[in-house]
Amino acid sequence: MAPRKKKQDDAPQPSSNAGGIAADQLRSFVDRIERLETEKKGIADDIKDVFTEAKGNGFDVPTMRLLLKLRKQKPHEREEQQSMLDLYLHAMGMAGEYTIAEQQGIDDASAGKVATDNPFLTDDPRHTQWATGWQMQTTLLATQDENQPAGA
Amino acid sequence: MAPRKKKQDDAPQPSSNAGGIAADQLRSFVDRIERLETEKKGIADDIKDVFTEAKGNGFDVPTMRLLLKLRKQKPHEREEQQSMLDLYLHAMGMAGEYTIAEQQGIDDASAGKVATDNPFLTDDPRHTQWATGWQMQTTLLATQDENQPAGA
Amino acid sequence: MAPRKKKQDDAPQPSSNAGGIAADQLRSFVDRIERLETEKKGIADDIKDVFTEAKGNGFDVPTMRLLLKLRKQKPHEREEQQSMLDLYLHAMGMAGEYTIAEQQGIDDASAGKVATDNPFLTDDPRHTQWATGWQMQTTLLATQDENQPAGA
Amino acid sequence: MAPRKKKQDDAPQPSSNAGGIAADQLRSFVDRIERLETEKKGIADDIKDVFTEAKGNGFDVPTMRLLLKLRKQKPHEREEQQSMLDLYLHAMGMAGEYTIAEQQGIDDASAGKVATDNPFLTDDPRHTQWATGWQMQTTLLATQDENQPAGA
DNA sequence: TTCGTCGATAC
DNA sequence: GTATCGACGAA
Repeated sequence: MAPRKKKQDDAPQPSSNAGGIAADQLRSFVDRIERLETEKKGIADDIKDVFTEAKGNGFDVPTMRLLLKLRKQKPHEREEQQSMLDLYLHAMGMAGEYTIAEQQGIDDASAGKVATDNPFLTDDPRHTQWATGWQMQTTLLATQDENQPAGA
Repeated sequence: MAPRKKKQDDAPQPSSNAGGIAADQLRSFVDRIERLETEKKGIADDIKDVFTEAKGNGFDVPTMRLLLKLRKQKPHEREEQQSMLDLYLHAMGMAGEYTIAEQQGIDDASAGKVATDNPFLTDDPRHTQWATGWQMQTTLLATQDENQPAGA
Repeated sequence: MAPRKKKQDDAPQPSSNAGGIAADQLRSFVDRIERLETEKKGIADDIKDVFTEAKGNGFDVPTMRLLLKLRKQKPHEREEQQSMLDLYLHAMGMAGEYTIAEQQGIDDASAGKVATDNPFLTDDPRHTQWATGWQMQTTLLATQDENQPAGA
Repeated sequence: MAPRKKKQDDAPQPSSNAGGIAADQLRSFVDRIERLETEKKGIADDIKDVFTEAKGNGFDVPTMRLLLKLRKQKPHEREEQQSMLDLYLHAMGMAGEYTIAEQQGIDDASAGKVATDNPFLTDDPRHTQWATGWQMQTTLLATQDENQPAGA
């Protein structure tokens, strides 16, 4: 009941619409995607080559990957994540003691001081340490405002 | 300014709340997760062992994986997916011709017949072929109702 | 106990070798990689756009992905994989019966016939079916030669 | 050329060896794997529940994941990785200056001192800083021995 | 042992 | 649905 092979395909479009579907269109999409994937693969290979070259020059590839990852994060995010991690590490007893400047940052944040109250000059290493402590405590306080951890 | 080492932690809770965070609670969560992950790893290893044993008995592991994947899908989904794929393969010219029974299923679906109109007995191979063709065409028609592919 | 800030850096290379490491070289590698990753991301976005467009034209994206995957495999691999899968599906009772032509391919393979002994013309649907059965049985026999499944 | 349906299956083993393959054995493997995967899934769900509960108590899940990851690494690996990263961050100009104690650790490592030459008491924050600098420089020197970066 | 591919999982 | 991560198999 109906001519064989390809269904109700009465229109004589050459090779188009085969099987009732927009065959040409499908082919077009598939071709475009395959072409783009080829390009993408080429670039992925290039990246791999650069890593190989770097390795040949004595660089540690996993560390480079980590470095690239950190660069993708905005400095602010990175600091916040790091502070939170420090906080958890300390809670777990997996970190050393705080440095003096870190401790001072913590205290100052508790006392309501703001980031610009950093008492150290920017080229003093303690500047960063104070900032880390301040950030850590600020993050903690913000978290505690939003949630009520057991015991709060 | 403020006693050193651990912040404003005046309450003497033993090891709790260290760093201002609910340390005991954190430790508890971490322990539970690590314990569960250990169990999970054990089971993953067991699975690996079974595959290894199967391989030693001459079975092809990738094919077994594929088989397991297919079994996860409901038969209905599998058929539908397969029909759609057949449709696309035909449109791309990547498949052989339809079998006679498939073609008949296609025509019958176009003619508005329903799944139970399958003219073949269930133990006839053409039963399945007709069903595939019918399902394929039914899927196609449903798709065309929902969308207007260019040219429709 | 040595001049401060940057170690044994006696050579006056400007900004190079900072920290004893080939800093300029590292920066170069990192820059190249980041540039390539940007390009790669752009292409990935283009691919996504094509899928979105195809979807808007009524195509089923998961099926297209499957289609693309199949096209990546060489036809020979695909057939072999499919035959092996059929074999396992039959063994699990998850497949319908063999078609007549498939069965004949199985028997012919068992009888030592070769692929070119296909008794059907290439435009006959049974050509493919015979080939599938032949391939399946050939694969099975090859497997049995290599291993000794229990009972062999 | 032999009665149809199931090949050269002359032995009457009930449902076994169907299709020439050790069907029962295959089914057994598949069952075992599916059972194990079910268990594995259950545990994965439990883990997810714990994370959800932790989140409900104000903990940051990504940070917890990071913490768990760090705990999986041996402390030694972690230090080494961290030192290498610091080294690269400094080279890229993405880190602050070294602390005094770090710098001293760097110098001491260059001077051939060993890890136990740490001049700070273990409860002094500078103990850790010195160790980081020492480790970093030690790692660097080891790397330079193995490779010849351009310019060495 | 290292690399590349593949599947799983988290966002 | 996508991108990252870890695991597995191959060389």
